[in-house]
Amino acid sequence: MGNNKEYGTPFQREVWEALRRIPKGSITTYGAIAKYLGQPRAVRAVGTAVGRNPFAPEVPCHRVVRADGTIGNYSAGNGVATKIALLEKEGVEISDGKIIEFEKRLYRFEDQ
DNA sequence: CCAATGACTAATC
DNA sequence: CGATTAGCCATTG
Repeated sequence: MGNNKEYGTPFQREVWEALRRIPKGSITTYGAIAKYLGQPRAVRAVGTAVGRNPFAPEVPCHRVVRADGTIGNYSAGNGVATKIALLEKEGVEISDGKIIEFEKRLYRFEDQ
């Protein structure tokens, strides 16, 4: 029977689609996603949408960190601890709650 | 429709 | 570095 449940609002789906583009071992920021979607000021809205990603960690919302290189939050699994564990598992080094070589790890969506 | 709510950010102290 | 403030925006009740 064809009642596929569709998740989220159109905006949320765009955000989750953006997440899927982030390669393993790379990270991005909430602001970068907002900019990629053409709404650079919708940073908070992006944060909320990412936080409601129902496909974690299949859809890598754990690869989104704060603009200053700190981890930020996470609601799936055991919270931030899980986020850190997933990132380290993908080769992203973290020290004192911050991404090591943050800018080098940053993924740029469309050569922004 | 209005008010409140965030996995944010930048500036200021 | 921590605390506070203000700005911003989609989403929710």
